[in-house]
Amino acid sequence: MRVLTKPSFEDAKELVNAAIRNKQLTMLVGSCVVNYVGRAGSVLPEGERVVMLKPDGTLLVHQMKKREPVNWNPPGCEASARLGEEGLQLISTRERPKEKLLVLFRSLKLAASFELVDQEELYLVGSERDLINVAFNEPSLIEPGFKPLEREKQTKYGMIDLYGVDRDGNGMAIEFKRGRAELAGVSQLKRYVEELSERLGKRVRGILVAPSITSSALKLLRETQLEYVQIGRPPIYTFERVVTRERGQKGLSEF
Amino acid sequence: MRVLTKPSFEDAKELVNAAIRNKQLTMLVGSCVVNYVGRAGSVLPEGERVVMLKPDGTLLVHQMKKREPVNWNPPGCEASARLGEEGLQLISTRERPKEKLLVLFRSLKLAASFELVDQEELYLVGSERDLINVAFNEPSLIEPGFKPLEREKQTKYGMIDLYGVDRDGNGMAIEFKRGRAELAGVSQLKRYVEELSERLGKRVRGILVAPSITSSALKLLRETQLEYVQIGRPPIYTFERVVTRERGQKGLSEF
DNA sequence: CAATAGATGTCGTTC
DNA sequence: GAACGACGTCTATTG
Repeated sequence: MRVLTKPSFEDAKELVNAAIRNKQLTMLVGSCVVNYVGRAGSVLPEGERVVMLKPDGTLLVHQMKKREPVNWNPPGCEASARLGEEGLQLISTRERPKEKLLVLFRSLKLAASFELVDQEELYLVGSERDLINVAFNEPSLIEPGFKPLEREKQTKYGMIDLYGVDRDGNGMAIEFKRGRAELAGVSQLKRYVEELSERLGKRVRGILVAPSITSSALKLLRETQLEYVQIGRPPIYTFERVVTRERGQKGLSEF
Repeated sequence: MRVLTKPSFEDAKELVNAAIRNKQLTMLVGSCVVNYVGRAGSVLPEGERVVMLKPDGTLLVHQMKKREPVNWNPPGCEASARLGEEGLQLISTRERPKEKLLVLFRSLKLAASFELVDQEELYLVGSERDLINVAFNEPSLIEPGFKPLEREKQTKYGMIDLYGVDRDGNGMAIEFKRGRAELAGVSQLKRYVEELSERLGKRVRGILVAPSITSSALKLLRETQLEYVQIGRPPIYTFERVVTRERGQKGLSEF
């Protein structure tokens, strides 16, 4: 770990390039201009920001607000630092798509590099996949007599989350949404049902499953003879109990 | 600006809470456990990460890889630091939707806070809006005789990027994509065309405008009697010249 | 590599 | 606040 407060451009340059060589994470804080050309193009005039350069090539420029970086380059890019006439240049590029990002620091408050040890991965519950699992294991939640047959069933125009048959042998194409279903979800379902019913040459019902749905999405759904089934969100509450109790991390009890 | 290397939990707690009071940005680097419950739920076992707390309430937890934070809370959340039995707790919450994020630091490499002065906003070119502008100002790029009439025209099921009429008086609903058009864009256009042609009681052609299109999207488009018009990407190259020449920032000449 | 769809998406805009 | 669509979306997954 190296931490320099109010470093010279020269010292910061050395720190950054050493961090890149050693696969460390770099943080720079200071006043900078940012230019980007690639899939689009942008200019950000001078102001004070936080810049993070990750060993995988990711470069993030953060302002004081918002979750999103104001500028960035994604993983896989190549970065280097050098001295320009006006300050420290941080340049990040990639081919395919060709993109170039330049951060020109006019002054620096902080330059720091860290070696981070982290083997762990996120364990997440409450995704769409979890919702599909619930329905697959308890098909009556969709409808009495529903028999699930195939997940991620391919059609010419995309894949159906869950395919099965109802008690009468009609096909059932089911699209799941983990949050409130919107127009786009209805269009998606419609696309699958049209292709599949034509190809199979039999009636295929289309079911949209979500905890809620917007009113115009419901209207479009009904106009198209599709159906809506309400299923509550995946059991995050169960999960919450797991996090707070079974994992039993002290200090998390109030969480 | 305050920068503490290997701070005590107590000192870090004071730094964080002072930064929150003073609307400063906080950076913490160290080994931590992260738990989240809200729209979904997650557990991230102990590992070394970078945590950024912005004065607008944004909280980001970054690992060594990827552009995306492994955990976060969006703008508008309330955060505070306190001492727990096992270390420094950073807690961020919001109502509506209810979400809670806890970062429990077991050790700290760095705690720092910054006041950042930044009035500037990003100037971006190459968005979909720019592409629509190009077509609006030069309608023959779509088709000889095309007359643009209305932008963001409302339908019952979403809004059309650009509406107009062709030389024969047929309606034209045009959907633009700044990048490669995919199945979803075709479905979107189809949805608009179906609603509008029915409501207006006349033929409405649907045109998808994009620099490129996937093969199955094109197939679906043609099955549905819709049309594809290729228009190259917005003039980023012109922009590039602006950035590098007219702005004339020294140090950017090689950019 | 292309294509497809999910995401704790986030963000702007409009109603 | 709800709804809708763009995003330099990013990311995982599959062919």
